[in-house]
Amino acid sequence: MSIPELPEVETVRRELEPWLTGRLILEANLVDAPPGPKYANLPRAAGQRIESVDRRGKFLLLPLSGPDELIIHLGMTGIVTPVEPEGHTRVHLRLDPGPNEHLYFRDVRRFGRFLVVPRGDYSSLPTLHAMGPEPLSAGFTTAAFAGLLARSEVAIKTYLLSQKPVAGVGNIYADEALWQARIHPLTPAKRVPKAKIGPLRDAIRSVLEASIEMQGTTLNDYRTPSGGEGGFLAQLAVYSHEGEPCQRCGTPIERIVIAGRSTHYCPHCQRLPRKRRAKEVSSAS
DNA sequence: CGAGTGCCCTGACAGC
DNA sequence: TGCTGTCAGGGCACTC
Repeated sequence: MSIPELPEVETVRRELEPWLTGRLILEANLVDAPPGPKYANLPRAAGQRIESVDRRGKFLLLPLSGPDELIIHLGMTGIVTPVEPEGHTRVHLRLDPGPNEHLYFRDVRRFGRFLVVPRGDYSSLPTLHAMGPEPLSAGFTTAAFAGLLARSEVAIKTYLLSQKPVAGVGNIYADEALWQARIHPLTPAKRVPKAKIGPLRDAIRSVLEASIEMQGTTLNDYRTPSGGEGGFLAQLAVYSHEGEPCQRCGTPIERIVIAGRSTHYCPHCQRLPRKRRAKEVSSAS
């Protein structure tokens, strides 16, 4: 697995839950990384018990028995493992005696985070602080989604990546969902046609559900043990398919860069809406 | 304060 | 062969 998005993080959460729930943290130390905001207050975790393993978007949240909460973000390359890694180990936790009493956080690129905050206080993590509803929760309704999209002029792709209208959508699934709903990624969020907001909401849910079903396998930068590629790769319609024919209409998939992120779409199926005229704007009110 | 830009970091890969 | 340059990207600091 690679490029952890919501499905990957949920897969990790399910693995960590039986391992870590109820465990006492005896030691919490930085290993091969300079101290910094990405590892803020780490030593404070020592002496506290892990009460549960939760998730919000791509963040893993581990409320502790003391006043704090342990927060893990995998970034691009983060993994949590009981087996001591061969390099790039950033964090080591020693747990109470029992199975797998060592926890290592390995993160080659150091985009990940492993920090401690006062429980429920996410003010030091702006994205988590302002995060939209969980896409698979009952709160992610078309009406609520439409209300959030109406708040922004930025490109719908950029807005999805901001985590504000919905939690956990990353670069790959944003492209896939927009293709499914036939929305051009540069459409200003508030200009997404009303009739397409429901389909977009449904597309986000279905692409994330399907990927969770496959344990979050997406693209492989480093191969699986067998050398194969991830199962979900075959289901990607546009991401990494530049130049190949669109599955719906045969038009070659185009790749553009939006907000510094590689973006794939079908120029025939996904059209920018025409600009509204002033007349239409005034008659809408 | 919303929107836009660039940075972090390192391995993989292309090109010479 | 080995070096150099480019790319990838989630979140956030910074700027306007």
